Order: sequence, then C-alpha cells, then structure tokens
Amino acid sequence: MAANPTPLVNGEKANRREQILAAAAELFAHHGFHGVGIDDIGAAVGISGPALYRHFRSKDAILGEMLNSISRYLLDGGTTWAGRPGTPDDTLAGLVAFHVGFALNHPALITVQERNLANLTDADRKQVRALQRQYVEVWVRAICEAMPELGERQARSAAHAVFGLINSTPYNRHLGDGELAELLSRLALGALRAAG
Amino acid sequence: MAANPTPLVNGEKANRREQILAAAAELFAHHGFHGVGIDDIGAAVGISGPALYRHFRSKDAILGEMLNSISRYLLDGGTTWAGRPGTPDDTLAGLVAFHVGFALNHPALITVQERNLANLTDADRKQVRALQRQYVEVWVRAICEAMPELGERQARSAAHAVFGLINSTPYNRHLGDGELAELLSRLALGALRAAG
DNA sequence: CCTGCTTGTTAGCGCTCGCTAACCTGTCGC
DNA sequence: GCGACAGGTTAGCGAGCGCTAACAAGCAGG
Repeated sequence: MAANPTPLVNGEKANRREQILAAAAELFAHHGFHGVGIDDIGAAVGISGPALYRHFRSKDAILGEMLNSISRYLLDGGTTWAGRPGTPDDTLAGLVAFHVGFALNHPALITVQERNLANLTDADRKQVRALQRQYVEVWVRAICEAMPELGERQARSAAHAVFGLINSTPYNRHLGDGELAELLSRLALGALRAAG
Repeated sequence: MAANPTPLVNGEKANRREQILAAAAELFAHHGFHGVGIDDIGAAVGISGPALYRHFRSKDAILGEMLNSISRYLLDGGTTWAGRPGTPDDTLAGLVAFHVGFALNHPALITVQERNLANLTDADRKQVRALQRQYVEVWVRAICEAMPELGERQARSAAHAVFGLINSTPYNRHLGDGELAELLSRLALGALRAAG
C-alpha cells in the first residue's frame, strides 16, 4: 500500500476543523445560521454537541472563520488572475472562469456567504466586508479597463449583478458541471459586453 | 374632500395584516427567519408581541403568506407579460422589465424569497415551489421562443442565472433607481443574447 | 508507571423563544 | 345603554438553544 493519502499520520484529527467547517457550511446553507444547532453540526461529523468547543471558541467563531476564509480565497484568486498578463478582455474572462469554478465546486459556501453576513460578530463582519470590498474592486478595475466608456459606479453595479448571475449555481443543478460552467461564463461575459 | 383613498373606513385596522407582512419582510431579509422574534415584528408595527396572533395563526403562517403572495404576484405578472402580442424578443424584454421592476421596488421581498424557502411549513413550501416552478416555465418558454437553438435545459439554467443577476438589487444601491433598472435590463438581455 | 495533554463524553444551567391564558377597552348594532 | 366582538395588554408555560462543568479514555515522554 502507498502512504496515507492524507498528509499527516493523524490525518483524521488534524483536519477535524476542516471537517467541521465543511459540515457546518452545508447545514448553514440549507437551514440558515440560526436554524442549525451545535448538536446538528456535531452529529454531522460523528461527534456530539459540545465537543465542538475543543476546536472552536463559539458557534459564531465557526461562521466567522468560514466566511473569512472564503473571502480571502476569492480575493487571493481574484488578484492573481487580475495580475496575469493579457488583454483586458482576457483578464475579465479569467476572473469569470475563476469565480464560476468556485461557485460550481462550492455552492454551499456561496450560499452561506450570500445569506449569513448579518449573523457575524461585529469584528468578523468588518473583516469579511473589507475583503469582499477589495474583491469587488478587483472586478471593478478589470471591468473599467475592458470597457472604458463605463463609469466606475456602473462597473460596480455590473460586478454585483454578475456575481448574482454566477452565484445562481445552488439553484442550477439541471446541467452537468462542464456544460453549466460554459453556459455561465458565456452569460456573464455577454452581460458585461452589453454593459458598455 | 374626496373619499378616503383606502377602500375601507377603518383603513388603519384593515391593513394591519399588510403592515405586519411588510415589517416582517424587512426583518426577515436582514436577520433571517430564525433571527427575528415575534416581539421584534410586533415592535416594528407599534404593537407588542403576542398581539400578532390576532392576525396570524403562527409565525410560520406569516412567512407562508408572504412567500405565497410574492410567488403568485410574479407568476401572474409573468403570464400577463408573456401573453402580450409582440415578437419573442419583445416578450423577453417585457419579462425582464417586469422582474427588474419588482426587484427594484421590493428588494426585501426578493431577499426573503431567495433565502427562506427552507423555513416554510411542508405544505407552504409545496405551494410556493409549485408557483415558482410555473414562473420559471414562463421564462423558459419565452427564452426558447426567442432563441430556438437553445435546449430547454440550457434555457432553464439561463433563466435561473438571469434571476440571480436581477435579484442582486439588495446589494446594489450605488446607482439611482432609474439608472440601475436600465443597466440591469441591458445586462440581463445581453446575457440572454449571449446564451445562443 | 505515572503524568499530562488532547479530545471526547454527559449533565445541566440560564436564557430566549413561540405561543397560550386571562384580562381589559373602545366601537357598533340593536 | 348594553352586550358582543375585535384587537390590544401582561404573565407565564414548556421547549430548545449556546455554552460550561466535570469527568473519562487514549496516548506520549521520561
């Protein structure tokens, strides 16, 4: 047998936190933050209730870490794609493909990030909002460069609208992943092209 | 003086239900169904807590009536616009304008309908889902007629994506209403045009 | 072998929530 | 006038919640 596919010997234990975050994301997406109990999250990973407090300070902390890491991932990916060489249209296409990929692979995270900002601690919300704003700004810059005739405020509204379009993946399970990715990319770029 | 603009003499009392529904919509949109208490809703309309039970059987009934009436309104409006004479492109433009108008005038209702389906009673959810499905079908038919080269499944996905685009109004308060309506319509139609 | 750390367990506290009960008041038909 | 009803009030119930306390099992290092 080859070595354990998980990087650590105590793989099970080391990614308990990730396990919990993934299960909580699924539950939060389906029932909303207040609709999910500590016991539900525990049960979903095979432990029961208060054992979660060995890994997280509070229920709010679970949501906080979840949304923080999502926002950071999007911002990092966005800045990376925006920094690649190429025409403005290429950059925009890259951003679209990146966001579509994320939305397709993690529909639950998309749902949680869209719906549960208001349930964060004040401090966490501040952080997450800041990251989200920066991500939007990456898009705004890319849109403005690709279509200079568009004002910055219009570009920002267009960015939010395109996020809404792409983030429809949770309701969009009729098509196969590849086909849906291609369709969403075409729709998003078509919308942006029509903005100018 | 002309007659009272409200249809009944006891106008204040007659639309208590509407008043409650409007306040609850705003609260549900901001904090989620489980994040809002009976007392919060009461306070928002100037009465306190259990007085709500003079007008609604339960908290679930408030959400149920809210989502039912939204879905019915959308379906009615959608079928009306879809039935008007004109080219398929005109029909699509009419549907877009109708949905944009609703999303702009009632961002809270849009938010509630998107996020709180899971909090409904089984019976209510069944009803609402049926209405929503019918509304989607109105769009699917219109899309298929306007771009016959598109399959029905693709059209359904495109419809959901366009809903997501238009329903971004709650995050989209940078532009004036008229300007935003015009931009969203252009984006939506541009996306649909790019689908074919 | 003992010590201590990690990661579980169960019991239970304190609080909040949806909802009911019991009571009060203004308005209207007769 | 007066009874009935519509639409409010406050008090309080039972259940469920987040979280803590107290304890137990497995394992590591000396």
